[in-house]
Amino acid sequence: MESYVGENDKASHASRGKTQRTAVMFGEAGHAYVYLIYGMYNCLNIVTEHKDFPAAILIRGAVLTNARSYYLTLPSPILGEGNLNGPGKLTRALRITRALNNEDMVSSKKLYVVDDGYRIKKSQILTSPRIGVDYAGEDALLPWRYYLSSPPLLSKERRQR
DNA sequence: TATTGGATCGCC
DNA sequence: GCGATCCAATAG
Repeated sequence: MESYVGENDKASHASRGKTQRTAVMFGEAGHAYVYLIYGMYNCLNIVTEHKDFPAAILIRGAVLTNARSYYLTLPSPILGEGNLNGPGKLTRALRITRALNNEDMVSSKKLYVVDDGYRIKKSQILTSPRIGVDYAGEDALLPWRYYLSSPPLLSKERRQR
C-alpha cells in the first residue's frame, strides 16, 4: 500500500485541489476512491483522515491468507487471476471498478474490510518511495510505500527498485 | 473544444 | 523499451 496525504503531497491527485474526481478524497474516511488509470486499469484507495483533508491509501497488492474460505465467498475472481501483486491486477481480480467509487466501506455490503485474524510483525513491514510518481519532485522520495518482506508480494521488476 | 499525460501492465 | 486505451485536467 501507499499513502497519499494532504494537498501539499505533490504525488497525490488532491495536490491540484478539489475536483470532481478527487472530491471523494476530501470526504469522510472509509470511503473508496476508485479511479481509472491509463485508460484500462482501476486503482482502489481507501480514504483516510477527516473531512476536507484529502488523504487515502492506495492498495497495491494483497495475498490470500485463508484461500479456502475465500474461494467460497468470492464470485470467481481469484481462481482465474491469482496474482494480486499490482494495483491494476488486484482490482481486475476482485472486480473492483469505478462503479464502487465513493462506496462507504463502513456500511457497504459490496466492498469492505474484515479482520481475518492474520497477524504480521512490524519487522515484516518495509518502506520505500512510492511507485510511478516521479513527476512529484521531492515528494517522490518520501518513503510512503509499505510492503511485506514476506511472503514476496512483488514482481521481480518491482523488487529490484 | 482540443490537447496532454497518467498512483499500470504485459509483451518486445 | 513501448503500446494499449480513455478520460480528467488544463489550456485555448
